[in-house]
Amino acid sequence: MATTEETYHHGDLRPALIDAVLEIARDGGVEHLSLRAVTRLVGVAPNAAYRHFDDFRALTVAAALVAQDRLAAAMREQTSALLAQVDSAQPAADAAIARLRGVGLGYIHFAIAEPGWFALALLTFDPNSSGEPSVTVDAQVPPPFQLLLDALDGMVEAGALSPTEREHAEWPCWSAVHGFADIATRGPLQRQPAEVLSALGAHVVDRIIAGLHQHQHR
Amino acid sequence: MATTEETYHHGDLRPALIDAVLEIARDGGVEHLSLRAVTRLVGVAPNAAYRHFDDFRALTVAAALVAQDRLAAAMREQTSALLAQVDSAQPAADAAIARLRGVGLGYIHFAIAEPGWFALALLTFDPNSSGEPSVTVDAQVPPPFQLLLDALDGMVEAGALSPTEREHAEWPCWSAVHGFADIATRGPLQRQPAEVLSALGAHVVDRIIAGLHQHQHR
DNA sequence: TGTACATCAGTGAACGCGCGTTCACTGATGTAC
DNA sequence: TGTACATCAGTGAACGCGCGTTCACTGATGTAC
Repeated sequence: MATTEETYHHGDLRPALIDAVLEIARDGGVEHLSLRAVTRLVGVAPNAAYRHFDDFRALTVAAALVAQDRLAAAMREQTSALLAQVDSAQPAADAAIARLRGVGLGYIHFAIAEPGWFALALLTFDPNSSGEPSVTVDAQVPPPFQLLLDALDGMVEAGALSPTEREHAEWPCWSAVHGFADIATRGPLQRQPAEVLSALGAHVVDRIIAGLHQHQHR
Repeated sequence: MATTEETYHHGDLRPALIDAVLEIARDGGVEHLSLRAVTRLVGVAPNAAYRHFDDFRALTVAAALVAQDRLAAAMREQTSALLAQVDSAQPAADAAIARLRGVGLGYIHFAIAEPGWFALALLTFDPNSSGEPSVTVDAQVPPPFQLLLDALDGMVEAGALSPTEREHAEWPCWSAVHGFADIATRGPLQRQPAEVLSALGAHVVDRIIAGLHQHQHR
């Protein structure tokens, strides 16, 4: 594809390797990922990857961050789409709710549409899975989660949620949406058609948003 | 441990293998499971397992079903404990809610207390992960999920939930609880102390139960 | 503008590993007479 | 009660596999003069 085919030097190997990880994860799932499968796909010797990454894990993490960004992008798009349907004459709370719904539905739809990428993005889920102290400040919040936090803050600003209700609200929200994505992706719903999953996902999102308000019982 | 040590025949190998799977999953996580690790732990040749199981997957599934039963048992215990705190003079709805909370909290607490077993139980999550048609009628609902369905039906009987609200209610419930368990177990909350997880988990359960009621907004 | 040479980005072969599974076997068990 | 023998439940060695990583290498690139 590049200008000079068949050169000894690949020329653009680093991004090509990341692309290959994404392609394999997309088609076959994360469990098919391996250094050798990735380099094989690119058409390069296995050890060539070591010019660009410390080890296979580092390559995998680089690709996972790309997948995570795509997830965040999907969430932003969904949010925009829902916000566009809100009339500016409507109360601010309506827009805030649309935004929060967009965050949740975007997450779920991405998982359904791209289960392989979704699973890949989750590899960065565990802050330091190799058990190392992780003194490194990757402490920054992952973009998808930040979108949720912002949407919840927006709910408070719009008066759709009280400051008390806002406290820890990210966990019920993320739990519900993430749990549904997991169930739809790896679990018992995985063979259901996309429309069914989409409808159930919307139901999950609506129920958890409704539940953020503390009312009567108890 | 058995009466005759050092015999050529183990004598009770099948359950011993299942126990070994449970022990490895408990201590090291599902990712440390292998036929060889399991037989090594029992002190038997790797191929000895083939006397009792078709292949490694079958052994793994047998152990996963045990883990699933233990999860269900934990859920039942938690439910009983919460129900015991409900005065019989209180309205039926209170008991129904306590029962539903018990189901959710039991799931979450089991995941926190025994993450390895929880992960093992999830291996039966996917109805037929090897891609086979699975004509076999393992169609019966897994015990933990059945407990949720029953608790939700109990909510309707007690008048704590309308039949309309009951529809598909299992998905928001399971999504929230399962998602939290995943986040607490494999995700960003995994290094948090048990008390924090327990408190957040309770919050998640309460929010999703509250959300089952369809009210005002929209 | 042309050449020398350091640097860079790949190759090729090999390593040691643990895996699931197979094969032909052998020792122990328990039943029939 | 004692022996013959089929059955059962293990052993031991080997298989082929794909893996991540290492080593010494070589061809291509680009800079200095």
